[in-house]
Amino acid sequence: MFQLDLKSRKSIYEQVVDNIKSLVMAGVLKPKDKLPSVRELSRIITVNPNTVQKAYRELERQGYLYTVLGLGTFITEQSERKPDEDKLNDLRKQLRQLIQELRYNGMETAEIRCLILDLLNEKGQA
Amino acid sequence: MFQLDLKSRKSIYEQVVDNIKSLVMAGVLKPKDKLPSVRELSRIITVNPNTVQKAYRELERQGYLYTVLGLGTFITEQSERKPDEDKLNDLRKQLRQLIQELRYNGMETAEIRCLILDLLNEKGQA
DNA sequence: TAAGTGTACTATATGATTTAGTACACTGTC
DNA sequence: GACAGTGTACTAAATCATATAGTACACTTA
Repeated sequence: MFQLDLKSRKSIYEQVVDNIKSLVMAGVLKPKDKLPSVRELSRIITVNPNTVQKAYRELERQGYLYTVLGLGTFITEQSERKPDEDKLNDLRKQLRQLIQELRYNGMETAEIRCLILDLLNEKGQA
Repeated sequence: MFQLDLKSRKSIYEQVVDNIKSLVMAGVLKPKDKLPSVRELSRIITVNPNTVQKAYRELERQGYLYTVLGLGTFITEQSERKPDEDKLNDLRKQLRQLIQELRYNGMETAEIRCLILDLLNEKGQA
């Protein structure tokens, strides 16, 4: 399903969260899709079930998943998701910080603009 | 000098690193400026000297500072900094991820473009 | 010499992370 | 009802990162 980096400074459950988020946002996992059960995914990536459960709980808190007791966990439908203003504000701050850092590392405004417009087009056609 | 959030999930030394990076990138701290000594900053923000030292060490590793034994730690001059390709690649990845996440949280391509162009102008004039 | 630097080291306490194991309530199917 | 498969909630233990406390040393400047 995805790869873990045990040497990473990121904790395992965070890596699981990020990986699943990426799969959702890339459209690989679609709304109403059923995720592997906690125990199954834990076997697949050879991690403790508690760790997977922690990741799923976090993903549910962020609105990416919902769970039906006794059935499993599923990808949230877009219409069901509430626009998270706090999350958006946080993302804006991160973006500001990121641009600042690109600048500090020697990238010119024009370069940054090109890079971003490329990224926007690339994803806009997916 | 700056504020710490002890309730944050970010560790203290990481907050110190981020704060100083921001001050440098915003131009508040300029090249050759002398930073507070490890012991002094530790008194100012009421944190253990070891914690400040850890932050300084990390900032030096990232190229923001340099230290002169017996004298203190100083802000690196731009001409002295080597363009860090690994760092830039990492920043590009982060940017891609960030845009993806903005999209997923309901922001349209046009909105994102506006937001980013605003940010680019804002910083470009500073 | 003295005070102020960075640096290194040990020791300790705390918290997050991860694993292990058990248990319970729910849903579906046989 | 029985059963297997779900999510969920615990306790317990091991490990690691973080943070504090304290000491010590080499260097620079005055």
